[in-house]
Amino acid sequence: MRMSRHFGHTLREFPTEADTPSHALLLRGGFVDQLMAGVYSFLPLGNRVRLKIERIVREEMDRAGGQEVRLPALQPIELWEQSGRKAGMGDVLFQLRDRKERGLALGPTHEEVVTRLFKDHAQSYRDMPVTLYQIQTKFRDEARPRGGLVRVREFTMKDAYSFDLDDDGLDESYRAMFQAYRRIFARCGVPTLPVEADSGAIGGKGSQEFIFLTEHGEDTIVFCDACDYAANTEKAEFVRPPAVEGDPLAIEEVETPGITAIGDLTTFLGVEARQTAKAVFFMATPGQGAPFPIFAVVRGDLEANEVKLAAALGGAEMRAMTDAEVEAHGLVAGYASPIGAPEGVRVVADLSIPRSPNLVAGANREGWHLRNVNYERDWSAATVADIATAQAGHECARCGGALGLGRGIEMGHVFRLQQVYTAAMDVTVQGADGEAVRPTMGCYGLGVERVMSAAVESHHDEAGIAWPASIAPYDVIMVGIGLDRDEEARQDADALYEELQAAGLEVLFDDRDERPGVKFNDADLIGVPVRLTVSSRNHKAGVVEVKVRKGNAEAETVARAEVIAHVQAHRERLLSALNVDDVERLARNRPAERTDA
RNA sequence: CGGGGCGUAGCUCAGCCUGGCAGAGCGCUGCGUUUGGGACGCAGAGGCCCGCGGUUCAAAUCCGCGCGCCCCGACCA
Repeated sequence: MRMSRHFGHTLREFPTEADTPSHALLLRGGFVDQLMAGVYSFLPLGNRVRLKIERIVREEMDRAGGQEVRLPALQPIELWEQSGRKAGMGDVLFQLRDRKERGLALGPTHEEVVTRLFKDHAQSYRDMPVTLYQIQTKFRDEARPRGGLVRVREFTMKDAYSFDLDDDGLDESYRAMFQAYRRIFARCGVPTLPVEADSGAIGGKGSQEFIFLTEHGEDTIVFCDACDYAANTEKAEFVRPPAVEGDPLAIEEVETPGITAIGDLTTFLGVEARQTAKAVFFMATPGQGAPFPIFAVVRGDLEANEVKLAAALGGAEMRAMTDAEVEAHGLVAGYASPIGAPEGVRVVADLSIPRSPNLVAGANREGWHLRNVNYERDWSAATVADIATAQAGHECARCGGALGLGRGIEMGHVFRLQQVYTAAMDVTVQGADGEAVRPTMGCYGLGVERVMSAAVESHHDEAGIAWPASIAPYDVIMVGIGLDRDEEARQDADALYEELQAAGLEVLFDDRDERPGVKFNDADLIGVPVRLTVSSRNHKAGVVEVKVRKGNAEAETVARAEVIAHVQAHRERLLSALNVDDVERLARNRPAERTDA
């Protein structure tokens, strides 16, 4: 492409709406344009990057045995009612009506559609296992779009779905996808870490997220500094700090006027936070059925984790109780006690509670607490589970190392769905023995634009983007200088432009009538991996200057006849650096971005 | 949905407090000079000052109601 004909301009100043480097650079370089909150147009440069990422995703999906399909974005609402997710998705689901007033939805994901497709076309065990995938636009009416391309309302997602006869088969399909994901992120130059994750509203058991670590991330990740355990904080296991041991003592009431927070309580009574029990109230809404009140109890040195709590209750939707609800359920804010919790309120205790004797807890009476409350002797919970959040400094459950926290963005997520959807939509195939078998599913999502964003986030400098060679909009950029004053040099530049393309390279030729500084700066900003400088001066010397964008090494002077081989050698070297080992090492070795938030 | 910030030229912003001709820099167009890291001169084009209503002789400016965008939180397969 000749830049004089290229659509889209760079901006000299940073647009103010962007607050992350990736968003700012993509806007400034003319890759994307915002149409409204969470909705972007892709200009030619951005679109080329998107297509490159999609190509890598396709290659790896195909290599892993996936078959590409195309599923509709426009879907009948009944499908969502059938799976029971219409309510669970809530306002995130874009809904509309056709001219006949039929309810429709724009697909936020495609489990329902693909399960239906499978049901219509797979009849026996001979049709399995099978993994279907697609690269499609998804629509989600996010409560708050943010972070440029990170959380948007319309985006490109690769989603894959595996169908197996049993869980061993599912494990195999899952592993194949897991490996494909590692290869995809490595090839795209995006350092990601697989972490244990909650499976959330999508359902199923066992899932991992591929996390790109960045301070701008919206997820909190827990890492072990000794072993390779890493998990989303929504899921992370940890060893509770030890309790203050002692034989159970007699309960006593103690007056604590105006003392409702743990911090005040410990000061007032002269005890440690881990010698107290903290009560937090939630309303839980199960997939089917009415909301019910939850009385969650964690030790005072820990924080209750809503997502873990929801998981412990079988995937109910959780929200904090309003003050009115607290009162209506007979709970005394600040002084609630698990002993004699009101009728109908479900008590859920964290693992830390049963093993910690003589805790201070509320007395269910304004202005009073109880000392020496002991689990089992004095009260018990309907459920005891891991419902507390791991914090920096906690002990790793696997190896005893110290846990640290970091921020990250989810690039992809792989789930073992099992039979959640095949059961909801009553899918069976005929087994070898003639009996009906309920297939077990996996699903595997990946955000294309998020990968693009993360690639910029991890490959840029003060001058602009330095794209990984695999997904750069062009392989090489030719900067022409003074060509309009030297006809011979111009003809040679045109010839080189043709030769590079004939050699299979994607070339951007800056033939604009601009000053050299403008062209060099634009080349740095756009971030094409290899830059050639062709000028009157170089032409007379029979050379071309070659500069690699990444690392900003000095330009080399290369004989005109050897330029193409030289460019290809650089390209191959850059591509070979994008392997799983090297890129994952980068992901693991970024202490600067592990914040103890 | 709660809290905060902001809407003026393609971009970055001033003007608003204290009402009186709609501005600057960059970018864009033309001409000339220039030409190896964001040149210079001259001449231009470009605006529903987010929208609606109100106050006023007069509103970008004051008041009210909306809408939009960004950030924090809630939420987030």
